[in-house]
Amino acid sequence: MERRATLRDVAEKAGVTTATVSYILNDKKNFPDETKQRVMAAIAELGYIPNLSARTLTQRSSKLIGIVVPQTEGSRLMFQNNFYSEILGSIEFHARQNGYHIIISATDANESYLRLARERNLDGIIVIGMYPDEFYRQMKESRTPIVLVDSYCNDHYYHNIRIDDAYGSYLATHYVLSKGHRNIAFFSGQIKENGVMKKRLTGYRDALAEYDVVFDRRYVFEGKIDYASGIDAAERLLTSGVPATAVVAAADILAIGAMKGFYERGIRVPEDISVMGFDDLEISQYLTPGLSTIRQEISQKGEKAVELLINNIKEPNLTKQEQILPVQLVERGSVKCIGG
Amino acid sequence: MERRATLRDVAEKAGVTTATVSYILNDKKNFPDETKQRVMAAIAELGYIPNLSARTLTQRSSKLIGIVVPQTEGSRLMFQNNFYSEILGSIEFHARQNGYHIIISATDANESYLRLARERNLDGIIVIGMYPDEFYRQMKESRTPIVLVDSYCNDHYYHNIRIDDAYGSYLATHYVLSKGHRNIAFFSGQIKENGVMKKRLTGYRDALAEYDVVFDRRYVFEGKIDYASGIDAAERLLTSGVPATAVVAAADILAIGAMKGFYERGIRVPEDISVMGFDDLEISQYLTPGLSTIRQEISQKGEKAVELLINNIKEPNLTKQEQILPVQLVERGSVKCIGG
DNA sequence: CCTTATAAATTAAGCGATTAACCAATGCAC
DNA sequence: GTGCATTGGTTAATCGCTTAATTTATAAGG
Repeated sequence: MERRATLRDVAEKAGVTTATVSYILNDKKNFPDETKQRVMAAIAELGYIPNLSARTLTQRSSKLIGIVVPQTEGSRLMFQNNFYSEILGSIEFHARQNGYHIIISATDANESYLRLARERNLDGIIVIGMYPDEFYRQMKESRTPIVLVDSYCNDHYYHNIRIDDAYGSYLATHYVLSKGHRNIAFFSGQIKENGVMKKRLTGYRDALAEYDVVFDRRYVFEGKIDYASGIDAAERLLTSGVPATAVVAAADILAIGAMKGFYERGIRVPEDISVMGFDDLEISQYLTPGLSTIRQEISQKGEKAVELLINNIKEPNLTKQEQILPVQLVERGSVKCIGG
Repeated sequence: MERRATLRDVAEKAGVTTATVSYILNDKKNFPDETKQRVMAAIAELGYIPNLSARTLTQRSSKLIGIVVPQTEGSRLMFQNNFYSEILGSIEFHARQNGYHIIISATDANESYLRLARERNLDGIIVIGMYPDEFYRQMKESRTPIVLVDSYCNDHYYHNIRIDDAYGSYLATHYVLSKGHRNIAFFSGQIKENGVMKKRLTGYRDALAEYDVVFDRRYVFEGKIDYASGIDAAERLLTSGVPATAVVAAADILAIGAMKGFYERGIRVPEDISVMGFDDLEISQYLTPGLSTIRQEISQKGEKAVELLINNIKEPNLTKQEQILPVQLVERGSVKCIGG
């Protein structure tokens, strides 16, 4: 079992020292072409591949980016939620384009994430979603560039990438109102704990106000953010006696669950009730009826997050930034026109 | 900007040498409790966290597992396909339970994956899906434990985890036949290039044979494996003039697309045509109608893959194994009973 | 011819762990 | 008192790569 080739082997074969090989490999000093070629030939011949652990040790940079995703409570399947899947894909792609690899860990114990950052010498971290305040306080200690995606933590230590949730939700609700609906339910995650949900509720209220519809708490149905909770909310709505003709869901995944819940109870979408989503998951366009929703460029979010993070890695004193990405209404078949 | 604490710092603070600290940390020699406590106290006080790059360098083990997922052609969003998302989540969870982190890379150039394995000193690799023969030939060179998931590569170098695709497809088709259908279309990915699809076609044919239905190539609609191809297949079926009363799809994602395609053309599921899926994605139960399908325990696949891989890491001479996980019919509303 | 600058490469000290080999002190048997 | 284990550590080399400092040779300038 022969050893893997090391820098030293390359150096010997090329008749130079390891320093020379290292400089040439990292393009750091100007060596004559002849020498470069000799070294390159040796590398090729030996099939030499650098050992990044060794490099990390001297350079304190691992070319590794950590991704924090929420661990769906109790569940091991944090990737199940499509929203996270899509953004992860985008992050992986762009990170790789820039010579970084990603390490994903759904650790929910805060300390252990900090630990990961240190023990693996992560160059940066992208945090997706909202976490308890304590988390943000701890993560600062890692002294690592960090970009928050979809978070409303306003600690100035962090960069932020998000969409204008309030506006998106306003757009959604406004659209439904424009279709003649006045009794509009709002399905969402826990509003108190989730800044995104809070903003989306705000947008909903703003649109209502614009149409002089008084906001009514009984039209708001909170729960978790998954399909099952969408079904559940639909059932709660139906048994509540609230005379809604439409629902604005704060997430496609809720809207999809709701559609299922309504159908199970014999209520048709959009004939009997209209449903509006938010996110535009890939699946949304393939439902029947297609889900009208607010589109956010999920993959763009990933791209921007990586871009910003890498800028910060290269320029540690980069001033903290906040980027708000655009949203857009997409009309499909789940919202019906009613009334005059 | 004070340095991070190193082993040496801990050693000094505890009044011992680095060797002692290292031994204690790794529980390798028996030291008196008094010493252990002194060292532990120093570690706690300094907030010491070991540097895994350094450890990797000496031990040649990174506690890192690489995951290879197919890169959806041209697309950056390999995670979009739910099937991969779910299995990734499961792998991440179980890897973490065992003290490993995962590194995900959708690299499709083969050489670069081999490179990743070496430069990061990966302890093992889990490969999901099918790849060109060349890929398998190259990966062997990494000399790393590798577990193949859902692959029909029968190179004896690799472990294999999969389901009995032929049987699952047989079950699906048999079920549809038992509901009275005799003209059953088959929607699938490229059969030539994809072992899984090949097996699923086999199961379809076996079931037909059991019911004395002659296999007819015109009933087979191949394409890519995504929603859009499902729609496309549905349209092709409708314009082909083939009088199918049901379709067995080789993947839920195709079935879902097909349902959409049918509805768009005014063909109702299951009233006008029945649709049977395969995989049981999370979304499948939330469709209307719910998609009848073949359930495979995706998360179990991930768990088994990790388990097997780690066994192989610990026991490099472990004999190569093949594990076939069970499948199960799940009846929902997308297949209707017809005829007598 | 001497000085100085430049080019080409080397030397050697780390980076932060691990670990085989070694050592000193103590206890115990005979 | 001598020999031999055992206990409780230490020494120092090593993993593979990077890089500041240095050396040597060559060229250019005056």
